[in-house]
Amino acid sequence: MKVREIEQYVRKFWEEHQVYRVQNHDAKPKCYVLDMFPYPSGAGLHVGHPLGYIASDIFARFRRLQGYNVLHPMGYDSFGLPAEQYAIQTGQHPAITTRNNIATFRRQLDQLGFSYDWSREIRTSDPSFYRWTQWFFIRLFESWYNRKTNRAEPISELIRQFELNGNQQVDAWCGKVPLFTAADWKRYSEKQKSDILLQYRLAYLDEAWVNWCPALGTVLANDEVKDGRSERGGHPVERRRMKQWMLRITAYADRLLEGLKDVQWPESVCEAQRNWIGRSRGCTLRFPLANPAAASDMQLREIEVFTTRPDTVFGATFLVVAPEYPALQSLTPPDFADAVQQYVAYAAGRSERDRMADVHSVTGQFTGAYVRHPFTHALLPVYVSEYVLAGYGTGALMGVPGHDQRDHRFARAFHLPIVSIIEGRDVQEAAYEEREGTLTQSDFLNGLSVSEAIEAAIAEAERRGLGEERIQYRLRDAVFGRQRYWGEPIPIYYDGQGIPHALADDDLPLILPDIDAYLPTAEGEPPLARATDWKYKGKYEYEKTTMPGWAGSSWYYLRFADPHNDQAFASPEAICYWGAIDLYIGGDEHATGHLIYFRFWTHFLHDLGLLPFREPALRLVNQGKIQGRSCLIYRLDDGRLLSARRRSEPEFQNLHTVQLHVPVSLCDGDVVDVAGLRQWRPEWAEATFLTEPDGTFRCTHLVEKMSKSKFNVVNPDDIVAQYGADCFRLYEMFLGPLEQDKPWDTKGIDGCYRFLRKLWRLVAGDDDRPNLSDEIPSDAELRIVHRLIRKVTHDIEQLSLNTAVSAFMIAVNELTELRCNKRSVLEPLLICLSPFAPHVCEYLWQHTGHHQSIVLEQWPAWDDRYLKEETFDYPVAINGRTRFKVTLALDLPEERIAEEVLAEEGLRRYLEGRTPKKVIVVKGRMINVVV
RNA sequence: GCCCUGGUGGUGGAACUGGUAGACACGCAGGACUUAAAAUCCUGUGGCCCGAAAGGGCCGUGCGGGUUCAACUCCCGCCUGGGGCACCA
Repeated sequence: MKVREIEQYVRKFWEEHQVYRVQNHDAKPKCYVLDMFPYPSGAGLHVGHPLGYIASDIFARFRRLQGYNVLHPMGYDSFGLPAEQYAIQTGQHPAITTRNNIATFRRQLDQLGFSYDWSREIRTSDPSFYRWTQWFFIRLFESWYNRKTNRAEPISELIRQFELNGNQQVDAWCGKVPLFTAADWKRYSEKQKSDILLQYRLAYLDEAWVNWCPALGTVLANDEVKDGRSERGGHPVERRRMKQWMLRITAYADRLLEGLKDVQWPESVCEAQRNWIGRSRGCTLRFPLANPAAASDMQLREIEVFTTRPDTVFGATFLVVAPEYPALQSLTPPDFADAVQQYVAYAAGRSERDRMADVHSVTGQFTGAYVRHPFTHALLPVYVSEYVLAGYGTGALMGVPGHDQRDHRFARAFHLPIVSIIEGRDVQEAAYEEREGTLTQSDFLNGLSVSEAIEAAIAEAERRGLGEERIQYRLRDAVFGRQRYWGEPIPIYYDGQGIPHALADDDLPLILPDIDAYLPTAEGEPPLARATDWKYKGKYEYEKTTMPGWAGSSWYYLRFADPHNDQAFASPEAICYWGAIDLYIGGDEHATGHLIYFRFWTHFLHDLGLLPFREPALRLVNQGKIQGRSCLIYRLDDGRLLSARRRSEPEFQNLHTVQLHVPVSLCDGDVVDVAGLRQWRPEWAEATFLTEPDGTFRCTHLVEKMSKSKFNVVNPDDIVAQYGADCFRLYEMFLGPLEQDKPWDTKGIDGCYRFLRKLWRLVAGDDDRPNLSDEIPSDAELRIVHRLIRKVTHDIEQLSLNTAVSAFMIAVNELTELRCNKRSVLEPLLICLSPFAPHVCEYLWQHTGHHQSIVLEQWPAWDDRYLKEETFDYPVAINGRTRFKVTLALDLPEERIAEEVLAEEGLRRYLEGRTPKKVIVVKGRMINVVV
């Protein structure tokens, strides 16, 4: 068996016969199997990448054999930060880096034998692709969300309504807009109209809080900020409000929540999305200022808070507003202005992440203002504190220290009163947050349960005009603009008055212009501001920010249906034929990013009538991560290197040592190649290696993330070169359940290699000349192969691929034992195995007299007739402990089984004179005798 | 703090709706073949104990309880690894 020759031969055969080409029209049922496409990083693939790809490939091949027309494509998420960083450092255009990286990925993917239809490959950074990403953005820009019909509708319809009736009849998911009449609308200037419409558009411009780094001239992500400074360079970062393009995803919050019922996704992902959306019901409450005349702005009359626990309103002893609360300055009396100003400045210097991570310290400042409790009219002080988030609710809350732990901590720190409003609950030490108990000290709520009190409080607040019921979401609208170069240009230009306009569809794609350097300008403008002569119709400024990484990935799955279409993102026929993804495989780190955005875009496109379905992926499976298995050795302070097993020897026990990572490639199990180490690190060329008594030098292991710096990255190329792609595929699947994280250890791969050789010998014999017999197989042989077919069919359906592989091993072991060389047994075996080990199976198929590819064969069916057993070895347990076995006919009725067992000679010695009380018989399973 | 996961031999893991715990593989030990090695094949392999052996006993799925004729599986309470979210009012 010459693995490399076989695999090359087979790949050439597939290529010549174009066996993976897929047509968009077929009488067969369709099946769409997709991997989350990769970002083509410079590092290439490591063994973790292919795990999901192999699983989806097995599934796709399985469905193809079952007679489905299968769409199984691959592409690249090729816009992204790393290529841009590299460009900044080297000046090389990201397009070039990206092209090279893709070539590497392609080469690595090719040698693994995937059944992708490469004619459908896509790249999100390709203008022919991002033209449509821009096209979708324009659709978002030209849409608003109608809450009456509960769907997105064209903005032109909205304008017509404004012209007829103003906005009073309109129920939209929108920003803050004053009511206006048709007459008002007609009077408004173009600029005013544009500003109002932006409040309705699903793609809109608005102020958003960002981490601005003046020194770098750019906006940073939360994880690029450490302790208020930029991770790169350590420059100060401040929270600043900036105009940004945003997407109104919040309009879809409820539909995104409900849609989860219609998909077969892991519960953990659904749960993460529910939490991310964070729907909660409560009400707003207005607290009038006690002395408006004292405030800096005497127009200010009240502070509105949002609460999910209106039942606790009588436990409120103070109010807190966010440092970014818009009316903060207005409500602060002049003599507190300085103190408040100082506190706000302090909070602005703390990143969102800092503020959220620091749970222990409690900070805040009294504003000097007081409000009246809406029901009791008691005076409550108003504080400002960073634990209140500006972006959630109204940016102000009522402090109920008795029943909210955060409020409790704050009250303790500022010596504010803590009262209990739940009967029999002492809250001085800790807040009582459970929603159980009976209300007390609460006026009209006394005697009610928490849930009754919530309803009663909302009703009463509404009756008295103090507040309204409100559904609040944690989900925020998505910031869509990036101060980066390597992304899709946003297809917007600004006219002379600064009014944003979308490009006409015919003007797309708006090509990403070349620039001289990939950095922001000196004025802090995004890199695109460097582009010269880049103007709409030669005179209007284009938008300078680009789209985020998730733009292209939000719809790419649709493009695979019709990747070369230049009239539409895909033809309606292609979209209708392929529909939603039947099986989507990828990492669970995308649970609240990609997976929520691509659902959002899909719902939106459904509203436009572009898609016949609402949910993009029917079934989702998260493959686990493959962890690295690092190898560590010890270094003594004098520079000598110590073999791991000797660490605990008395001589070394108390010495200080450092653990050092050494390359996994230099370790065989825990035996380290010392000569290799000397070469790897020149400073160790002459070092002393303290070896074991047997002369070996050993390492210890640690399971951790696979990364270059830990020297534990295993590259699939090396493994494939040694064992072949089939063996690699089998082994990755054999390693354990697909969904589970697991450490990579090359050691076990020999088992899969041996299995393939056994298979080879079984089919091709020792002399490599397949000579299958047409004899009628024995019952035993038939049972083996039919049991295998049943098991594997079930397992692939469940994606339990590790157990499927072991089923193959068992079958091959048993057939080898029987020296079976019968065609009618081995051919179904080859077909079943071909999704796992496509090269070897194809090769053997060709060499056992077939001219057509095994890919085009039919999945075998099992016949229960061959699986019937006449008798069963019943395990007999005495009081639950298995003692011996009895062979009995399977069709024996239960009473007869009990009789047989009681008559059994072997039973007597376990009874020790006792009489059996009861005999439990589970037919075909086991027998339990109770004494 | 909250949510999601996992904890089974030396290792990766298997066990259907509660019904023979440790399938399959790695590793290890012993043996066969060989001048030798590789490759291949065979045997053994959860722990402790009794026995020369055949065979047998006890304990065992993170810990402690419970339900059941029967628990890796179900219930209650803990411990612990991994991941995610996070002052979300």
